[in-house]
Amino acid sequence: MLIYNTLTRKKEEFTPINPPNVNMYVCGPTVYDYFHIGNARSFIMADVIRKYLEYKGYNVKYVMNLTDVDDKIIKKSNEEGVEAGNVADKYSKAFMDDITRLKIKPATVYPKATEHMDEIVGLVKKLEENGAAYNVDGNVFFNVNNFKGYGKLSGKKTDELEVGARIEINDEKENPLDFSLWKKAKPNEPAWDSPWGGGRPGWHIECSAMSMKHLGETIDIHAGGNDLIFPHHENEIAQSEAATHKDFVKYWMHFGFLNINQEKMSKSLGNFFTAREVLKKYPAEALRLLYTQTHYGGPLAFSEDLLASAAKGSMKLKNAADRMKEGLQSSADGDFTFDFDKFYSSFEAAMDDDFNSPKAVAVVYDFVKEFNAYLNANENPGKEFFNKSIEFMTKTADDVLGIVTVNGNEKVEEADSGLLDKLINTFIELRTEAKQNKNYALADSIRDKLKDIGVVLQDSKTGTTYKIEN
RNA sequence: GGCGGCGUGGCCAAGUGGUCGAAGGCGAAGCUCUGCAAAAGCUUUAUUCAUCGGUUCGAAUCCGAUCGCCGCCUCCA
Repeated sequence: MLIYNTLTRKKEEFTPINPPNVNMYVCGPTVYDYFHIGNARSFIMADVIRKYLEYKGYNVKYVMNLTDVDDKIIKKSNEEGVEAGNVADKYSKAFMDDITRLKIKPATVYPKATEHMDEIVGLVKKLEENGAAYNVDGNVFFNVNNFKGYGKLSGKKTDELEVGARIEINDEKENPLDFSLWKKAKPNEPAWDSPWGGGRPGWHIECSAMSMKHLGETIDIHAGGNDLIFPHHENEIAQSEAATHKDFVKYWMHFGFLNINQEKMSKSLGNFFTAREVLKKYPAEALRLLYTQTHYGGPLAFSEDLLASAAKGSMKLKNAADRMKEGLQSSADGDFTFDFDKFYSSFEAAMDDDFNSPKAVAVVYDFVKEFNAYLNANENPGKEFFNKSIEFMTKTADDVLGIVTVNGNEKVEEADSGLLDKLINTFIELRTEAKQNKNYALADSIRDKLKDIGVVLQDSKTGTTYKIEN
């Protein structure tokens, strides 16, 4: 299996440090607002990667941090006049809700910065003792010049950075590139005790501290958006490796941006849609199909038209899954000759090549096509054929890619004891009678009126079924 | 200025030296089904890979130049 490693800028054979265990860390959200569909791209693609590793039999420990103390949270709490902790709680919960609706499997742990102050302070202390950091009146900075590997991830050279930098002038820093490990508390800011006085962690240090605590000093995979390469991930490497003198991460993976109107979607530009607003109109499967149809590392130009196309594409998969389930119900035992292995190996070959999900998606569609062809050509393929088909769809398209939900209830929910279902079927029966009496005006009227309220009738050889449109 | 990425059919997008006379999705057209539709299924849909040169027996794939687009270097997935 190959993974593109940002550190070496090459595809490398994936060999976990301690197989079959894989330790994976993904930079999570700062919980000060709802996340947008650009952020969702990273979360979804990280989810696909994690799930494929699990598909391959790895035991994945997946950690995603929640940054619950930071400038933006403090700003929001001042604006709204509520405690910073309340802001963080509110959006942490919202994050969990949205993640669930996006069919993202929960992380093994969601560590929070505020719950790891001991580890963070301990790490900063260690860096200070090492001579890798210095304290100026309660602000602790990392000394970039003392870390020889600085720039190895981003390919930046410190001297060039200094020249062209637009870095904020801070007289306390020995070098403009030095970054905060510990920030001295200002009035009305949340603060924690430390050897340097009251304060809070710098932006980068929490990820190092929590990654080490939950996954160890050297981990297999660390992933995040492209924009985190510099300075965030570069700084994480510096502070972690200066403390442990070990490699911090074996494989660095980065996700491409979601662009809209030729620009990166971002909060500051205001050109974003939140995941929750998009989910009101489109199913998670549609968004996941749109994302998995593009390689995770490249840019993706978003538009609603594209999402609408993906929604149609995911329906095709859903129809096939439904056909499989119906086939299973109605068929007897029987023999079949159908090469499932061929599709599994194509799927794996695609995903083994740096998680080539677009190719993997194509394999799923090829499978669906062949499934349909086989079904059209064979009267009774037998239960086992349908079982195996459902299994394929479940393992690949549902469990790994999340572009279809094989066992979702597409009919009316149980909540009303099936009353609505019976009601609609009553109308269908009335229409069928009208058709038998050649009263097409009435039949069409029933069909049109149901459509007006979002119930679409579908005639076929075996009878009439319905679909609820949202 | 430094560093990185991108340019493939109407739209999106894989492919990075021969099996490409280029996957897959959406769209479009035709067919099957139907009382008519819709839905569903089937079939068809790129002599061509931004442009121009070069390397090679052979290039969308390698090299060079040109044009266009995006990102990072400052908070950002």
